[in-house]
This record gives sequence, structure tokens and C-alpha cells, in this order.
Amino acid sequence: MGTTSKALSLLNFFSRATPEIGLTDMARLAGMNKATTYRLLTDLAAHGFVEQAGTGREYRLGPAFLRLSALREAAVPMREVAVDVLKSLSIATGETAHMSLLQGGQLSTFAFTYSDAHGTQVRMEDAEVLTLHATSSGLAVLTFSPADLVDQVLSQPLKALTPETVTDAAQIRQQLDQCRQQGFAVSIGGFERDVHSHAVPVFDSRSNCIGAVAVAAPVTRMDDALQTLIQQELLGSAVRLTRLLGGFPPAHFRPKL
Amino acid sequence: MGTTSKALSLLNFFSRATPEIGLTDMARLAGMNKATTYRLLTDLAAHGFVEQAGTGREYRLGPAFLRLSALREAAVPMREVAVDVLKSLSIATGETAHMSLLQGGQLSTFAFTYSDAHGTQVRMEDAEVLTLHATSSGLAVLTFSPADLVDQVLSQPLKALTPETVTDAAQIRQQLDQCRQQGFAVSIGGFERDVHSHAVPVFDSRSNCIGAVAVAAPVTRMDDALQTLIQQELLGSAVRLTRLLGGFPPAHFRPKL
DNA sequence: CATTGTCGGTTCATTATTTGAACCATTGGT
DNA sequence: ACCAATGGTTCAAATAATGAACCGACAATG
Repeated sequence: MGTTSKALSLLNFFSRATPEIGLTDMARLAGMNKATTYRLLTDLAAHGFVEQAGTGREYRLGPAFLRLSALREAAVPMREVAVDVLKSLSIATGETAHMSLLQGGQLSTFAFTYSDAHGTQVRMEDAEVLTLHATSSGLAVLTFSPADLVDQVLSQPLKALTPETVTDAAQIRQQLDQCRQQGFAVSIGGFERDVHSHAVPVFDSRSNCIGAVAVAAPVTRMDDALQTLIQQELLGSAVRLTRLLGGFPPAHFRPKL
Repeated sequence: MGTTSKALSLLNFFSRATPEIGLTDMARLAGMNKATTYRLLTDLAAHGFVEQAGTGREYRLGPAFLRLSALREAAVPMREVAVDVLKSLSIATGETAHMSLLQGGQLSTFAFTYSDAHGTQVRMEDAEVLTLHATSSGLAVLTFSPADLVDQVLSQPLKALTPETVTDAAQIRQQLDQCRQQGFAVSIGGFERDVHSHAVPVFDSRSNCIGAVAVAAPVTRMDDALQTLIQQELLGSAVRLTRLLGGFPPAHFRPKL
């Protein structure tokens, strides 16, 4: 791995749960020498990609991202486009709609909309990491990802996030087959208890799967009629989103509408 | 310069005006070999920091920034805090208020609010680069920056953005002296014609100047009363913002209120 | 329709940078 | 007063970055 990649990979250790990381911890997390880690962090800090909170304190993500994400959004108004599509999706289904993006092997939510049709709704958080094996979005993405990513994910021990999480690799592969046939993936309580979610992949201009659109509803509200509605709306929204983002569904994405 | 810094510095060439840059152009801009540039861009692309638009197309900023800026904002809700302060500032003055951040020698706007007190108002753009010598924010930042940054900026030929832009280094140093005494900087039509703006620096926890708050009004509306109002409100807002962001004004920032 | 220029991308011997074990200096807990 | 952390630093050894030249593809040009 090149030096640049090492430096950039450090940024992936920051998360909602651990927004600040000390030098020693970071070195251990990255499996790198402390001196190396220090120099990389210093380089990142010089460009505002990380900063140190107080005096001699831990590192956290820097202010550069504010500027660069504003520029990105100005060049490619992805979030705006996504929110538009998600909004109508959540209105049509009466449930929470969200979109996630795959970046460096991690899937994280980047936009979501709520419906006000019901008092209860599934709550989302920005930039939350969605496990690939335990969410409908993850399954949808895996289904249309290169085999080596699938193998890599499924060869590791799979963590059960709820009692309902499917952690058996063979069983997950079955789910992927089903998703390939139906065009959408399903997860019932696999990520959060009492949440039933459907997801459909989204593709870029080279037909690589870049993420997924999903609708999440409380299991108590889910019935056949709602499932059918969600599946139809979701497939339509995902295809529309793919097109709006300048992407093309691959040849092997043939949902039976 | 280390490899990491080189890679990160490539990102600075993207701007609102040039959101996409080809390999050859990028190499020329960065003054680096094409092969080097290619490898760096590839590394950046692997982490989602840049991406290629179509097939064999130019590079642009990638989707990683969406995620990382969301995480940054979750850890350090700077924008939220800033917008709150700016909102009351623009209400109090009846004019456009904005805040800019200094990153890697570049000052760029990262939040702004409008007032609806008048039909005309100064318009802002997100992530717009503010020149250090031709804007009130730039002058405010320079005033409280290390001498070497000031020297570096003023030793280069200064570009005139309007007929009113002050491009004489000695004259600018006078403006900096005045800002040091008054606590705020002023620019009349130096960046955009017919815009009269005031700015006050903002500091971090180590009392380094990290940016500025400013109020921009049409020159036609500016009179003594408005100037006094803006200066008072601005100084108060900047100090409040510095505190809210966990910063401390340095010993030599002594505005006479 | 051949010519030329430019583009993104690739190669590989040379070279300069990164690396990491050991070492400081501080801090905070016991 | 001690010990065990921490962030930060050093310098010879090892490795990764570098850049001139080179491709193949495409577009404009004559």
C-alpha cells in the first residue's frame, strides 16, 4: 500500500462512535508504526483534514471537509438530487427512505427523508455505517458487487447486531441470489430490532454499484400490501436515481416489475 | 514536500470555476510529473476523494467528502453554531453576514445568511475563495496571522479584481495596522464592485486566527449610522463565535468597543 | 485519409523518501 | 516518588516514489 493510501485510510477510523482518536490508538488501529502514524497525521493536519482538539489532545476530522464537500456538492449536486427522489419515495410509501453510498468497502448513509404519515417512523443518522451483511442496503450492494468484495466480507466472522441478524455466510449467499432475481434485498430486524427494510442498488456511469436506496418501516406496520407498494416504488426510485446521477444499470440488473 | 502532502494538495486545484481537471492539466498545475500525478490521483480515487466523470474523463472531487463532512459536523457542529450567530447578525444589521475559514493559505466562505430587510442584498456562494488582499475578511485574517504568511501573500503580485482593489503592498500593510487598532477590517469594492464589507477575525483554542466573520452591504446603502451598527454587532458576534467554537482571542486582539 | 498533436495511462532503472526500533519529555494515576 | 501511559523525535536501513520515454486512442487538421 502506498503512503498516500495509508494516510487516507487513517480517516476511516473516525466514526460517529469515535470522533476523536489519539496517536497511539490510531497507530494500533491502523497497524502502523507510531512514528509513521505521526507523520501521516501531521501531513493531514497541515491540510486541515484532521486537527487536534485542545492542547496535545487527540485528533479529529478537520475543517477541510466542509469546504471540499461544498465544492463537491456544487459540482455534482448528488445530495440535492437524492433528497428529491427520497422525499417522493417516503411520501409514496409513508415510511422512512434513505440512500447509502459505498466508499472504500464501507457503506454509509448520506441522505434520508421521513414521512409524516405515521406517528412512529424509523430514525436515521447521517454518515452512519451500515454493515454489508446485516442491512437490506448492504445485501443489495453486495449482490451487484465484484465477487472478491463479497468473498472478503463473508469470509470474516459476521457480527450479530440483533438476535435476528443472519450471520451464516451460506444463508446470506442465498439472500443475494434472491436479490439478484427480484431486484431488491430485504432485511427483517437484522440491523435494528423491529425494522423491516427493502433496498435496491444504485449504479454509476460504468454500471458499478455505488450504493443503495432503501425504505425502512417498523415490522409491526409491514403487511403484504405495504411490501408490494414499497417494492414497486423503490425499484422505480432507484432506477430514476441511477439515471439522474448519470449512471446505468448493468445488464444483469433485471428487476421483474 | 512529502508524498501525502502532494496528494492532498492536488485537491486544492478544484474550485467552483474548475470543478473538473484532466490528468495533464493537473500535472501542470501541480508542477509534477504526469506519472506521479496519475498515481496520486489513482490513490485518491481509491478512497473516493476524486472520481472520473465519464469514461476516460477528467477528474473531479469524489463522494467521500459527503460522508466525512457529515462526520466532522457531527463531531464539531461548527456550521450549525456559525449559522445561528450569523443569522442574528444579519437580522441585527439588515445585511448579508458570512463566515470564512482559512485552510492551507486559502480563505473560503463556509456559511452565510441573508437578511430580508431590503430588496437588494449581497449574494454569497458556498466554498467561494476569498482573496486575502482584496476582501475585508482576508485583511482581518492577515492582520492576526504570522508575519511569514503576510509576507508571502504581499510579496506576490497582487491581482486587481475591480478598479477599486488595493494592490499596493505598503498600502495594504497600512490597512492591517488600522485593523489591528480598530479590531475590524474594511474593504470598499475591492472584491466585488459596489460592495462595502467589514470583517472581524475568529480564533481557535490556541488563539490562532482561523477565519473571519463579515457583514457585506451595497455601498449605496452604507452610511455612518450603518457602519457604526455593523462594527458593533460584528465585534460582538465574532467574539461570541470564537467562544462558541472553543477559541480564545489572543492578547493582541483588543478591539475598542 | 494520412499527419500531427494531445490525451490518459504505463514502464522501469534511478533516486529520494519512508520506515521503525529505540528513545525523550510530559502527564496522570496510585 | 514511582510507574505506565501518552505524544513526539531520531537516524541508519529498507522501501517506495520518481520521471523520461513510451503506448495506444482519439480529434483536429491539412
